[in-house]
Amino acid sequence: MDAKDKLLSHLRETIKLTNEEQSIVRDSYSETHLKKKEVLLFAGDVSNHMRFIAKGCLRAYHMDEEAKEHIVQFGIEGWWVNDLYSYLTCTPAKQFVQALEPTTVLQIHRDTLNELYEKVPAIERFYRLKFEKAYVALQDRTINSMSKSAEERYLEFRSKYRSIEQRVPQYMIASYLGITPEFLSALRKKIK
Amino acid sequence: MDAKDKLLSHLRETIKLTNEEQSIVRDSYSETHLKKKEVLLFAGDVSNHMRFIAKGCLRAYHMDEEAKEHIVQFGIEGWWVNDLYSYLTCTPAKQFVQALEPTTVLQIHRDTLNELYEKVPAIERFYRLKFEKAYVALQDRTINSMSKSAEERYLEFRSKYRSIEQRVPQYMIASYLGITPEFLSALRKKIK
DNA sequence: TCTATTTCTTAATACACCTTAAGATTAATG
DNA sequence: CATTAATCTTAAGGTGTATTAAGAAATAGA
Repeated sequence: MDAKDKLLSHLRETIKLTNEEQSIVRDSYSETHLKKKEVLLFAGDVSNHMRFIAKGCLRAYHMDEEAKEHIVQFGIEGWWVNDLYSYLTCTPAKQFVQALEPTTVLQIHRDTLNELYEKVPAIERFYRLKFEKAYVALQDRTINSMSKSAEERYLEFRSKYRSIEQRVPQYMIASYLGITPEFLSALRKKIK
Repeated sequence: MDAKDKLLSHLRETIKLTNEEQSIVRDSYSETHLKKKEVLLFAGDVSNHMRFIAKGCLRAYHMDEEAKEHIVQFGIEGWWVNDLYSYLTCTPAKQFVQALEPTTVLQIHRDTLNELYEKVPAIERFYRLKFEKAYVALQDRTINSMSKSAEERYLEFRSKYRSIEQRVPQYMIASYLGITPEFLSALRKKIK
């Protein structure tokens, strides 16, 4: 199954597409290959594409004034990763998006997507739901990080994203959780 | 200027509306009056309305397992306050929405709004932008709360929301910032 | 205006999490 | 392989923020 097949079967988990629509969709996305550590989106640039991970692993992270990185989101096969803020508002991204493994991404430009909405209305529905879910996930995370201890957040992360925990370095998980790698290491020791 | 005029002039900051459209919009929203402390939305219920504050002040807050309250959002005249999560997905709300002053709210039911989208297309545009902004604000807050100290967050809050700081109790600002009222009090003393 | 309630402050003590520094593992690369 | 680079752990000491308890100040209700 090639990258575009993966995208189509992903879309078809949510919406129905005729054969003709599938081929229009197929032609609307372009495939990009990233090496490990390669950056797909730089903070400061406007994010003009929606991005689907067909294979590999990405992270979105924010860099603060002291040049410290804060991981906002991980993504693996079947996920969408982006600085949605930037994409939706056409303002400079606040986040970087970077490959943590050799990664294959399917991208669609905002203009192409807007045309696609006209040609394949189900796609508009798909993205509306996608944006809603993104909001929900972000809200969960905000509430979570404000009302739970680092230990609770780590245990939740582990049960929710076991597959991610196994393939990204621990210090990045610490960054995602908002703690230092040293403290995560101590937590893990305590939990065992 | 009555509540519905306020709504209309608010909408017209973003979109254009003919006289006929304005009267359709006017008929689609219903006016609710809340006493201080009255709860407009209970966690556990599904939020079925979009809510515009014509006058007064609301807060949206989350209650954790230990019954501690975490304020997610304040709102005053001209703001929209809701548990968007619940509204968008028709799932039980995780947040309460409560009046902090005698408040006038204009509400529109999801079903009515969907009809209104058909009758007045500009309204759909208005809400799409609204949802985008909500996402942006939430993302800013998440990044902020993870990468800044309580003091920095407080100073930012003060410069950004001076009008809100002046009308809500300090312990609620503490809750919004994710700190205890005692610590906020200490911060304020230190800053002066 | 008086009283009750709500809100804010102070201060002592405690804990979660950070910083720094060093060394131990593990993984990547020539 | 050998070497370097990346990642993880340990430990000592420090800081930010919480907790508890009490009282002071402000506000609202009778």
